[in-house]
Amino acid sequence: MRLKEGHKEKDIIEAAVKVFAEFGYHNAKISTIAKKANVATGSVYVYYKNKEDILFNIFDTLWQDLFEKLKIVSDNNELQPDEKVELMVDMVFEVFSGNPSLAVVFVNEQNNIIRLGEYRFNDYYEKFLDFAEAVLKEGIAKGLFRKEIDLNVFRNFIFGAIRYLLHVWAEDPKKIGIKKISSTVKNLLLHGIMKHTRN
Amino acid sequence: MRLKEGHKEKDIIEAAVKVFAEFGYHNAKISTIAKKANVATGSVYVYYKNKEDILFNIFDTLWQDLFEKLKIVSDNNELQPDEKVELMVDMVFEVFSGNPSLAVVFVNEQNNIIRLGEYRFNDYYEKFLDFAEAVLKEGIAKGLFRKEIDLNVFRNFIFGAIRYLLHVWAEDPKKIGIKKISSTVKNLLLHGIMKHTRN
Amino acid sequence: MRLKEGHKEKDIIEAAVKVFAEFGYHNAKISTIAKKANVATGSVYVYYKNKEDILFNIFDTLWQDLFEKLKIVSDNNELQPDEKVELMVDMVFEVFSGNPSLAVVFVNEQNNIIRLGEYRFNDYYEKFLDFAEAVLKEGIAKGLFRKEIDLNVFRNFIFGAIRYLLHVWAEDPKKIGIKKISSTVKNLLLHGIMKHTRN
Amino acid sequence: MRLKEGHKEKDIIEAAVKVFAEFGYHNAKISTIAKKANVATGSVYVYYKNKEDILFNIFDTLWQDLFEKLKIVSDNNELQPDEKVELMVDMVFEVFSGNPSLAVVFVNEQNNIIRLGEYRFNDYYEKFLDFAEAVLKEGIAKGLFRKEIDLNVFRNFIFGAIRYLLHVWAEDPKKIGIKKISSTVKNLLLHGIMKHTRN
DNA sequence: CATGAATGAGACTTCATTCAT
DNA sequence: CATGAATGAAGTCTCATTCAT
Repeated sequence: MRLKEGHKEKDIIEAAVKVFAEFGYHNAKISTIAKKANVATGSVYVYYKNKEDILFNIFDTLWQDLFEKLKIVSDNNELQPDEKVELMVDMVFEVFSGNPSLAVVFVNEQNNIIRLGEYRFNDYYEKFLDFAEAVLKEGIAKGLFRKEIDLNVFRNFIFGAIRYLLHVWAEDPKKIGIKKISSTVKNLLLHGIMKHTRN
Repeated sequence: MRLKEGHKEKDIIEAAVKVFAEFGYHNAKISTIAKKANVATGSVYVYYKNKEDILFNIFDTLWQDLFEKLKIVSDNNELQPDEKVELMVDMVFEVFSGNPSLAVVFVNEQNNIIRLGEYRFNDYYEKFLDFAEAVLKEGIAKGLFRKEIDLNVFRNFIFGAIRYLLHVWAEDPKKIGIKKISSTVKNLLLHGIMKHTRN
Repeated sequence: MRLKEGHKEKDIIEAAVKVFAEFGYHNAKISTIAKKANVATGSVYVYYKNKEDILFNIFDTLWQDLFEKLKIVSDNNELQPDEKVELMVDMVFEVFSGNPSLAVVFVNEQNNIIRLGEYRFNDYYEKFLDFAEAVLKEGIAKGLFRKEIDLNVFRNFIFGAIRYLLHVWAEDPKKIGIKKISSTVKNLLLHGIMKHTRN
Repeated sequence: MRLKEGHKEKDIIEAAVKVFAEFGYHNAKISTIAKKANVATGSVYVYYKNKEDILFNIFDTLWQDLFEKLKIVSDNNELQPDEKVELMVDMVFEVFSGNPSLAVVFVNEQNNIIRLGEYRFNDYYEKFLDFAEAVLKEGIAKGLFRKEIDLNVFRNFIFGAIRYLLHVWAEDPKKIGIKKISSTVKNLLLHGIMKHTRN
């Protein structure tokens, strides 16, 4: 029977996301992933070079997806900077909304990714930060955003905030709705918490 | 009688912070920690029950330190909510400012902490979130902060943002000054990025 | 697919019996067992959960073997009690006769078995004692055996005597023949050492 | 204060007997013994060379005690062989009757004793067996005991039976009274289980 | 003598990866 | 390609023993 053929590669990745999310990268066993993917342990190595290769694949897909979505918003000249910020936040949450496990892996395993010495992900990450920076710059140029904001701090600030909220949400998706989270993030980001600007 | 030399316990913790920061909890070897602490491997077990006990100790000290500092600010009735926010942000960065490795461990190993099943740290974390919530509530009550902000999202938003910036800073403390970071955070938090409130 | 070669499980047990007999359970190293079984250390754990699981397996097989053999004798209604006693003694020695190492392990490691907290072996042991008790009872009922004998003491008496002789024999099988041992045991058991009963 | 001085050596041995009995030689920690003896860990090494030296000391005392008692009986020319057998059995049980833990250690750790390569205990053991053999021989010579009995098997038979009953008793001294045990042993030994000799 | 902190060798066990079928 | 048995390197932890005070 060759019906299921061709699904294995995807099955393995999907199983890996779940297993990494549940146990963490280091405590996840290849044999567990294989079992969850309905595949023999050895088969995992037919499709992936080794354990970290699986993790890299997950992140590759993820970042590419993210990158594409953000690029569309960033390149859209008909949008104002503040609208872009809002849309970008939406995009990020959209990527993960259907797959909480993916969010958990994304948030928890970033360190390992870096520690494993795969620098290509730095590029992705930099690109992501660049989007944030570009929007902020544009907003400042257009006199819409406050120019006191340090670009570098800002982009990491927003990355960290969103990343962590994603985690909080993913750990218990029913606890806080993803809509509520993203709208509050957008709100906080644009206006901060002060009712009136101080001076 | 051979007296405890008195510094070994501290030496081990300090070595552990560095080793955990460099390799991550899972890739950190007890023997490496011992070597860095100028102590025999077995001596580690004189002071700590096992590997995770070392991690727990680090977090215990850290959270207690954090908690005390934040409580002082939180309890000070002479401060306005926005001043409290600023001070609290300062406090957090202060805790880590002398010890970047500690910041790295704090940010990277929280997952492990939870996965290792030590729920006492959830309490610490909750307390931290409560401080953030309390300040926001107070600000709203006094008509100083905008009431549209969801308290729960806010507190995790700020926790995530700061946590991540701490990480960015700790990875390369010379790249961005901690002062610049904390002032930008305070700024963003209070006023967001918009120059004028929309209406 | 790489099929189980089929003999490793047995090889490991047999090696373990020899190694346990030579060094004792506590001083027996898994690596030594593996080497003697011509198997990699890790392979031991493919077949057995851990070190004590190997010991349990040895005892399981042993007791089952013993139990079956004794049951046949015990259930045979055509035999007189004294004939049963003789046959049962023969059976016990038969179980070990081809494998002195097994006898050594059986005798020496019973304490560990109990201390390791596997209570299923108590059941086996109890069953064994019950056989002894049943035969004695039957003999008393038929007026063949002396009724002054305490059943409980008797069964442990005979168990201890045989167990120890097994040990003596196993330590140096050429020193005393197993035939001589079992015939003397049967003799002593039935008639004691006195030439004439005292009254 | 020098009141307790001089007790340490004995305290340690007594603690060791209890700890060896409870955990077995290999699982007994020096630190546990020291604690039970109200002595520092290091002090154990003031009185004993090492762990096995403690075990050897226990067995030394034990065997000497046993030897002395049996010698008195053996040398008594006014006793008939059957009376000697009875008295010797009594003697053995007497040695342990006040100290079940000692019996447990004696029974369980004999293997270790031998495995540890201390051959002096073989001598003790041999002497013990010789007593048994001598009595049997004397009985045969006087036409009191049956001459078909193999001397070597006999002496190990009786040693094993008694040793094991000692163990059974020591594990739960209230279950079977030591008096009942020794009288049954003597009875079985002298007359076996048969009511009438077969021919 | 007494102490108990300090040591470090050693063994069990895990699990990513390989490989024979 | 697929399989899962087999491998063996590696790390945590224990504990008898030592030693500085």
